[in-house]
Amino acid sequence: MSTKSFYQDRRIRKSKAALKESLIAIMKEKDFKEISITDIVQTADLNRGTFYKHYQYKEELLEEAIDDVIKDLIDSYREPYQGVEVLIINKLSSSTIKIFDHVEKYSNFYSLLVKSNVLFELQKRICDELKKLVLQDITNQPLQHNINANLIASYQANAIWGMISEWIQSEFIYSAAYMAEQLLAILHLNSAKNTYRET
Amino acid sequence: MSTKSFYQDRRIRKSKAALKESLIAIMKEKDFKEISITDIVQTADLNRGTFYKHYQYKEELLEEAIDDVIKDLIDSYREPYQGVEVLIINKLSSSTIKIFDHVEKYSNFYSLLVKSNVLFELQKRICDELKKLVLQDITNQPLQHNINANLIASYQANAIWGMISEWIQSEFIYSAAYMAEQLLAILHLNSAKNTYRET
DNA sequence: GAACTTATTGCACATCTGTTCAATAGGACT
DNA sequence: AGTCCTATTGAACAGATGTGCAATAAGTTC
Repeated sequence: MSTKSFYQDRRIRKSKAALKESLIAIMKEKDFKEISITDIVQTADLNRGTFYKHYQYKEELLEEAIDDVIKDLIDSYREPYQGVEVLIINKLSSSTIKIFDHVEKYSNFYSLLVKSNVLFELQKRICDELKKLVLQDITNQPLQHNINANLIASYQANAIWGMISEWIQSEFIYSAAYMAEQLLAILHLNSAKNTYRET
Repeated sequence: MSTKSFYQDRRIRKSKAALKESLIAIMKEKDFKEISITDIVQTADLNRGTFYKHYQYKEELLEEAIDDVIKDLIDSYREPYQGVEVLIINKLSSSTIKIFDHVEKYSNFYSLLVKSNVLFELQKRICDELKKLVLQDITNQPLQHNINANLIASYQANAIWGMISEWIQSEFIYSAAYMAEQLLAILHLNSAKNTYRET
């Protein structure tokens, strides 16, 4: 095995990279739905046939650009998980703290997506991934009160995304640390309310 | 004021209704991004110019179709709010119970949107609306612990949407009552965990 | 380096898109 | 009823779209 034969052909890599880069550049000026394939290949200085060789819709191209970001998100979530055996609330918070760091790292890309209306693709995929991760936590620590695992996983995944999306739309006026602090405060607030109610 | 002059011209109403109906019908067979304006006007039996007279993109047409659903959502949320002066957790839960009823009522439409990739528009608008409603609750009842109102509002809005979206993707195998019950259980679970941790 | 493989190119094509225009039909108001 | 107003229509247009194909350039493998 002399060469990197399991990698893609260098021409493909270059073409795809140029297409992604062009799409992202154009998205800074135009709304996604107004961007044409011709726009993309002209900016990338490629033939239109090259685009259609690899993708069918511009949506597919964007998905691929998102893939790298999602990979980093998952890494960020998993990082603080090193054989910790504490309560779920602590796991959740320490994990999500790292996620806020990840979002801050890609804040340009996230802002771009939120501004354009393609947010949905990102949103859906992020929540799906977060849900999977939360589900893994839950299966290790069985649930009380007949809680539906899928529902609580979606609940928590989307709740966190809600804070993230709020943060992005505020143009990142808060620090990642503040975001993490706020998440903890919200969780404790729920506890306080419920405790108050039950006395 | 003899006639309904504040209503739209009957021709416009008919054209728009036909376009919306056609779009929704086509969406049951095709992916949204593959639907052309020509598809829509042919199904609606209208001239292409008529579409462009009222809309610029098919996305706008869909947005308008969503508007009716959003209106009902807001009504559903507000309905159980009749001068109740209880704790936030009770307000939240009784309100969201009505929201589950609303989603069940429009389950066909919701399923359609979730299946197609236009979910984002619905998702964004629903979360925006829920957030506004939660914010109104919060301002009436000042926050402890320096909680950021926008963040907790987005947190809760998206958390609830997470459950809703999970429900839709399960093809509504649960009843609305079960969904409401689950929300309460999740909130109590948070309380239990935190209480346990603080002792 | 030579032989093999395949991505990219440029061109051509039918179809679709978004827009204009004058003509007509339909609705609003007195 | 009649008058005014404007939504809809059909046709026509330049430009964009998605798809082929043979020629060429570039990468891979030995």
